[in-house]
This record gives sequence, structure tokens and C-alpha cells, in this order.
Amino acid sequence: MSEHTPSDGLTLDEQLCFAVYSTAHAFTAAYKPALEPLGLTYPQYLVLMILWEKDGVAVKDIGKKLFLDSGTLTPLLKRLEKAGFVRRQRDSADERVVRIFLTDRGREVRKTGAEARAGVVCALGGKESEIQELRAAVNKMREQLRAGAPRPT
Amino acid sequence: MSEHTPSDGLTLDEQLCFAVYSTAHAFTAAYKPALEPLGLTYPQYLVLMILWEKDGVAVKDIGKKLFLDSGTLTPLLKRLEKAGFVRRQRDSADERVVRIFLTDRGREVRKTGAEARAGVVCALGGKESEIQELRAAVNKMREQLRAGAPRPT
DNA sequence: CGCAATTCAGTTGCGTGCAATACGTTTGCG
DNA sequence: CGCAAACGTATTGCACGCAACTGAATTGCG
Repeated sequence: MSEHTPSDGLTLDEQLCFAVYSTAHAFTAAYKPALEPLGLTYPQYLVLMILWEKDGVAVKDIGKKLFLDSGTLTPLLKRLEKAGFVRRQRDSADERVVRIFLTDRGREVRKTGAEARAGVVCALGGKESEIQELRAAVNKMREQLRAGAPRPT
Repeated sequence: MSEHTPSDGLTLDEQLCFAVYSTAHAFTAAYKPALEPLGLTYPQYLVLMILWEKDGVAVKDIGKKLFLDSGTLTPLLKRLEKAGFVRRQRDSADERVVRIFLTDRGREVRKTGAEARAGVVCALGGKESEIQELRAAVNKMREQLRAGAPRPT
């Protein structure tokens, strides 16, 4: 098993990071056929998922859930508003806060969202238990990365 | 266990797709402290990994490995060239093809790349075998998504 | 050979992501 | 109360990522 190249574990296919990176893109592509006809992108769909769970969430809290900042969310939410899925409204009790509310249209598309997920789950080959197991492992990895990465101190 | 919300598995935290999506960002962030001082982004680093394995690869083949198209790669490779990591050269035998070659600088940073990976692996909490197992599961998922998603025929 | 189809890279347009920064609102402390 | 610090959102600039398209080079078939 002699290696003609100095193999230091830096082969692309050996990398967990690349596996995750490329699979994330594959997920986005897998959802696209279901979302595109609605005029939704995948990150926009994630925002709607949060709102389906609890309406009137502040931008900041959406950011915490999705790990995104206002630089990403503000324009995204404006596009969602323009497309008629949500309403953006300043919190009268704290004028710094902008709360996001679903419109009727925003609530309507939940059905289609559920169908989208069903289709993708199907493509994954069934077994919900396996999927949940994998999800837990991937989430754990994310938390470890987030714990290891932050500021030096 | 009554649900006060119509739970159709559409909660953000139940989603494997979101786990992968957010973990991909976490990986990028984890690599950043190592890559930023070099003036490299994570996707640029992926391209270098391919070239470390085999130099002089065509843009098209880089795209196949990374699942990216020329719309993404052409500007990225131009930036890599401008930063002095690679050289872009038309294939004289087939003028349509552009081959990418490492410069001395491009070869130099391999060491730092290896250190970057070591740091991230460390943050993941060790056990190479577990990491490889997870990598295999995630890669399998990607292939299932890619097999399920393509054109309707 | 001759020409249509294919291939490959490049370009444009749009939607993320993220760092850095700006700005108005609120809080906390003397 | 008065003001500095903290907070929440918005803006700008840059780098992906992808769809749609362009244009040059090559291939393949009659």
C-alpha cells in the first residue's frame, strides 16, 4: 500500500467537512423543485418553518435559530414580505425590535412545505429512525464546532 | 403527549436538512481562523485540496469533484490566480479546456491546510473512526439526494 | 469535407452569508 | 435626570452558488 503522494488525510473525499458541505447543497437542490413554483428559496423556507411554529418572532430570534445575522436576514425578510408571505412590524413596546408575522399566504404554503419534506425523506430511502439518528449526530457535530471555534478566550 | 400545534414533522429542529445546512456553515466558520490569515476562503481551500492531489486539473473536472459549475468556479479560480496560488492555462491540445496548476505558493500552503484540518478534527472530539463513519453516512445521503433529485426524464 | 450538435469556459443576474459599520432605541449607572 | 454602554436592525462590500445564456473549439455524422 505505498502512497505515491504524501497523504496527510487531505484528500477531498476523506473530508467530513466536504461531505457536509456538498450534502447541504444537495439538500437545497432536492427541495428546489417543490419550492421554486412557490417562489421560495430554501433559506426563506427555513424562516417560514420557524414562523409556522410560532408567529411574530423577532428578527434577532430568527437569527439565533438559523445561525444567521441581520446582514443576511434583513434583505431576505424584505423579499419574503415583498412576495407576500410575511409582514414586518416594529414592536411598539421596543422600537428596536422588528417582529415577523405570517400572512394568510404564508400560512397556506405550509401544506406544500410538508409535501416537500415528504418527497425528500422518500428520496433518502425511508426509515425515519435512521434519519433522526443521523440528524442527532450531525447536530452534535455542529455544537462541537461552535464550541471549539469561538473567540480564543 | 398532546400537541397544541399541528405537528407534521416540520419543526426546524426535527429537520435533517437544517442540521446539515447549519453544520456546513459551522465547518466554514471553524476553518476560517486557519484560512483567513492565508487569504483563502473555504471553497478556495477545497480547490487547492484537489490540486494537491493532482495538479493541472481542468475546470470541468474540478467542478465534477466539488459539484460546482463554471459560474461559480471561473471567478473563484481567477481570484485564486490573482492571489498567487494557481496558474490558469488553456490546454493546447483542446483550446476549450482551461487547466489549473499550483504555483510554488499554492504548494506551500498545504502544510497550513493540514494543520487547519487537525485543529477542526480536534474540536470534533477526536476518534477518527467515528468521524469516518459519519462521513460515509453523510456522503451516502448526498448520493441518494442526487439520485432522487435529477431531471424528471 | 461540411455543418449541426456538443462541449467547455466565461458572463450576467439574483439570492444568500458574513464582516464591518452605522444608526436609532433602550438600559444602566452615577 | 443625563449620558455612556448595550442592543437590534439596517446597510455596504465582498465571495460564493446557481440558472440562463454566450461564444469559441471540437466532434460526429452524412
